[in-house]
Amino acid sequence: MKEGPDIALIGSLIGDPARANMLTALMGGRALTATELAAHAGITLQTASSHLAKLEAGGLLTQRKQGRHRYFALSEDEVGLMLESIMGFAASRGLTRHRPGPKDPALRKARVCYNHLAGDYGVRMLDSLVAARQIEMTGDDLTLTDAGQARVEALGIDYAALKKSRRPICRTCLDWSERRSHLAGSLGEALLTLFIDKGWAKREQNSRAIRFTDTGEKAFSELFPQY
Amino acid sequence: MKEGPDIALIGSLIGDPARANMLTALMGGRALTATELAAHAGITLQTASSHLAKLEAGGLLTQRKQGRHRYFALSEDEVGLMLESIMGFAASRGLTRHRPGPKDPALRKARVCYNHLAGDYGVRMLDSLVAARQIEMTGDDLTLTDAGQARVEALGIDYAALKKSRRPICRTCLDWSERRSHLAGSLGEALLTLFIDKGWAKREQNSRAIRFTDTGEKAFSELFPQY
DNA sequence: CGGATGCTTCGATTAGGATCGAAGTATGAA
DNA sequence: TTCATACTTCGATCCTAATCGAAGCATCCG
Repeated sequence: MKEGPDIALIGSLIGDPARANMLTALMGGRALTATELAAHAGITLQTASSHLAKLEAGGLLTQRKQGRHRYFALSEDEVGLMLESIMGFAASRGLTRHRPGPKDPALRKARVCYNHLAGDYGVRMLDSLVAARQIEMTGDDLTLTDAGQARVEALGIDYAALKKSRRPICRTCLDWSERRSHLAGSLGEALLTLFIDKGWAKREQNSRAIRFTDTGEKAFSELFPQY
Repeated sequence: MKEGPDIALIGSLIGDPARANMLTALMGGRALTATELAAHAGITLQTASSHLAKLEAGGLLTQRKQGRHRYFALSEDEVGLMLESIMGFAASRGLTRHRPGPKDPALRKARVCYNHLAGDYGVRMLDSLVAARQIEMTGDDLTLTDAGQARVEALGIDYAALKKSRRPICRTCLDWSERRSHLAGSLGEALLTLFIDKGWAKREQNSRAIRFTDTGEKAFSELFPQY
């Protein structure tokens, strides 16, 4: 009688406030240590450790040992996409955990969505790429056109490396603030990395917000014009 | 410090097995009574009533009184989309609640996703519409082209009525079995209704599976050819 | 008006799990 | 080796929330 996947397990993992805080922190894209995550969730290290074990068992997280630190991160793009979709619904219901403060506009303008750019800027970037026929949409699969490939390589992104991986190069991710799609996948990640490497944008400490420098703003507008 | 929407509340609502079973049952698209939902979840009526109140308070469900019955249904398309995205992740992790049985292939072939067609057939339908340039994708917004509008009206769907409503006519919904998008929105709903009204397809009892008749198979293949 | 059905509210019980103190393991530094 | 840091495991406590019996409303039917 029961059919379909088991959503209760996933839901219960996300449903605990401490774990939800950890996951939200990890949506910032940085891998974090158990101690940092415990601080984010406002709990002791012991409790955090037990939560992290559960999240890992559920497939939401992976850990990487590095010296005596253990870095935790979301296990795959899918997890970020799923969380973003839940955030979208929660936001539409007005379920925010903070009184809308000064940080809120910054988040809506540009923020990290796990490993790629989201918010107004993220949406504008994908729109621009599609309008310029550098990315094509069929079904729901985004595909980089030849023009797009050339463009990406001109920006200094190693397209061959992207192609080698089994990860999708382009995929859509629903933006909770804009209610539209932005670009995820390995190309989305590479582009954000590029912006940061070039000094056009900076991640804010302890926040998902991304701050563009003046040069960055200008470069972004030139690269991704709005038609 | 805490920023972004509160996903814990939504997660905890979905995280209870009884509630998850109810939500899954409602993904079948039919509005169900409290008694029916209690049976689906395997709990008493009292318990079900308390769960339903919580789901309604959380904005996931709406109820409609009809005589002495109360019919519950998912409150909006967004809820279905979110649940489908969680199912997608759960399925990719192999978290299914049943041993893959004879029903499984039927579900993958064609099923109801809240109010529209999903599974292989759902994906094929959207692909075909896009290939025939009757639906266009920009950003993530699907838009019905003039050709598409004519086509829809030729099928006997009241396009004007769709347009009047504030609901999006076309939107994408990620398919958990196919990992691709299919057509949701009011047009997606109208098309599924059409198939059923014409006798081309039937909803199975107590299942999300949709069974196409022989005539239906033929008509579907003609209407939505694969290029 | 009964009497039946569908559902909600109340109250008491119970179980699961979140929490943290304390102790244990692993890695690095001095 | 010794100490410190980073984290896990164990054990006990405590609290929330799921559960159901019983009683209370609401609606329909005859």
